Amino acid sequence: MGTKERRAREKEQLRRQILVAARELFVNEGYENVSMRKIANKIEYSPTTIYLYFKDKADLLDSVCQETLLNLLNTLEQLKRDKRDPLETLRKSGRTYVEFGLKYPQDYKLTFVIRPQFQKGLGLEEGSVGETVFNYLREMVSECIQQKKFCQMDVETTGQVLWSAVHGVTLLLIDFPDFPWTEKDTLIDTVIHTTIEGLKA
Amino acid sequence: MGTKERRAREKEQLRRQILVAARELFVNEGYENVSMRKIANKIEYSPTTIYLYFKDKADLLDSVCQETLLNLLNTLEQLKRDKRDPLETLRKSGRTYVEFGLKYPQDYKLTFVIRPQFQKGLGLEEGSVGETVFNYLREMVSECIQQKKFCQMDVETTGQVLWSAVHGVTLLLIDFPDFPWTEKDTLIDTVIHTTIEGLKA
DNA sequence: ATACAATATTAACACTGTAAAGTTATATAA
DNA sequence: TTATATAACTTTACAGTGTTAATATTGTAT
Repeated sequence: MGTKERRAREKEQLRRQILVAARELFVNEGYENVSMRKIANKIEYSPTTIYLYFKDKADLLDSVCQETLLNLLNTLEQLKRDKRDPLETLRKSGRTYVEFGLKYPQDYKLTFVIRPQFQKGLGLEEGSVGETVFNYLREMVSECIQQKKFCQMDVETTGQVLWSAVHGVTLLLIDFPDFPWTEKDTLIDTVIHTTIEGLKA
Repeated sequence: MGTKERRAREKEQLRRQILVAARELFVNEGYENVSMRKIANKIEYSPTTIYLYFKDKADLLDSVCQETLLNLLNTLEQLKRDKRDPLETLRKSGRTYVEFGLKYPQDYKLTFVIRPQFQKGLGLEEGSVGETVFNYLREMVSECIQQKKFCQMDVETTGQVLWSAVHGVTLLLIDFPDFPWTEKDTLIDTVIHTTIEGLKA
């Protein structure tokens, strides 16, 4: 037979095509400036075809963000961790996180700021990619705590503090590019360094 | 004469009426779900009247955000600062900042996340309210540095690190209300405490 | 009362997201 | 080979959007 499989493959292909087009437009023109018709034009299908693959525009955004989270996760996991020096690993992960956000600023905002506005579910549910990303953070943090690098504090709280710091600096740098920031790399390093130092105390 | 003044007053009154209606709608329904027609309905004028008072929807948003910044500034300035203990003052300011964001989450997002997307100018230009708010932070930080509470670091960088931390935790709490956060107040305090401790090192 | 300026409205344009109905192509069964 | 069913896609349509230009209304000054 196999025709069924081919059809399924073709279907998946178009789904991805839509996703790619949507991401590119969202990123370049901003979510609210992208219409279903623009996406449709780009892939040379009629606007309503998209609705056969995605429930609505928010669902499309959702899928794009899922991908972004997956990219982030992959990027983070490519870091080789040094079991002997969990603090250094944490530092590097922090840098990587912020750099990811700055490399794909629109994707980052889409995922962590715009999406929550349209989609109630936080994308951090059990089994989700978002949860996996956060688990990565949890692991690294507990490693540090186990090795007594940090004050004996709750893993959750510690992780959340770190996330706050990197999330904050990432968004500020994205949203206010014209602000007279300290040299960017210095600022990022200082934020991470400061937070880690603070967690030791 | 005096009629001219009255007219000007009336005009200002309507302007404020529009602003109040817009803020209420923006906050309750989200910027992109509010149409000029909705605002017009609320104040019982025709939609296009708004355009006699504001250039466009983004300008309206802009004015709403200006007000928000002013509110934030007032809230911060109401704190009585203890010259003897600038660290404590800084801590309290941090808490106040985050609490302000959580008390008016939509206003906060509007000002610090949505607005930058629509308005190029960052609202932190010289002489702006935004700049005044940041100056408030600068003052407190340099007080701490002068009294050797912090390591001898750049005032700017130090301020930016602090801003990153409070901005980050504020946004995370707003955007992911269902995430299993550590008890909210604990998290906020820990973020602030950690950052300040880190800045001492 | 009349002319003038300020203020508000109506009508219109080119878009938007999306639901419903209609069309076409393909795969299976007779 | 031809009929039928199904999946894929398009057309049409609706109610709503921000915004402009032209028009109407109002209140004030002469």
